[in-house]
Amino acid sequence: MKFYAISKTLSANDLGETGGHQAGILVPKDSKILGYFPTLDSSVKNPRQELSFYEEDDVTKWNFFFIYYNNKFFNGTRNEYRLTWMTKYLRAKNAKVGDIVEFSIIEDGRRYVKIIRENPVDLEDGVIKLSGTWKVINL
DNA sequence: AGCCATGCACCG
DNA sequence: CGGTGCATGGCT
Repeated sequence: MKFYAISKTLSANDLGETGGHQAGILVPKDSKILGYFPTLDSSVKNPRQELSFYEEDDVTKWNFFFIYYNNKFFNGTRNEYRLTWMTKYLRAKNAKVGDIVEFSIIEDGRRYVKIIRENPVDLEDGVIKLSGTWKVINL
C-alpha cells in the first residue's frame, strides 16, 4: 500500500447537531476502510489508538482517536468502530451535514484529513449570496 | 449496519 | 454550571 484514501459523508450526528453530543464519527466495518486504520487488538475491551492527521499545508495537525467499541464481546451490545475527537476539527472547518471528510495516507504512514464541500453554497448568516454582480436591464 | 440519543464524568 | 466527550443503549 502506498497511497490510500477513504471518505465519509457527514451525518447530523457526526457533527453533534442532533442533540447527541457525540464525539466523533462512525467508521463502517468495511475491510477497505478498516484497512486504512491501524489494527486494534480486539481481545481487549474498547481498544483505541491515537492518530495524527495533517491538513494539506503539512503543518496543521489534528489528533483523533480510532476506537473499537466492542463491548458486545464483553457483556454489552456494541460492535462498531468510531473515530472520536473530531468535533473541534469539524467545527473549525465549518463542516456541514452532507459534506465529505476525506482521509488519506501516504507511504511513510503520514495521514491527511480534508473536507470536501458537497454543496458549495456561499453562506453568510443563513443568507445565500449570489456570486457576481447581477444586473437586470429592461429595454 | 449505521445513525440517533443520553447519563455521567470531567473541566473551564 | 454549561459545554464537551466517553461509553453505551436504542431505533430504523
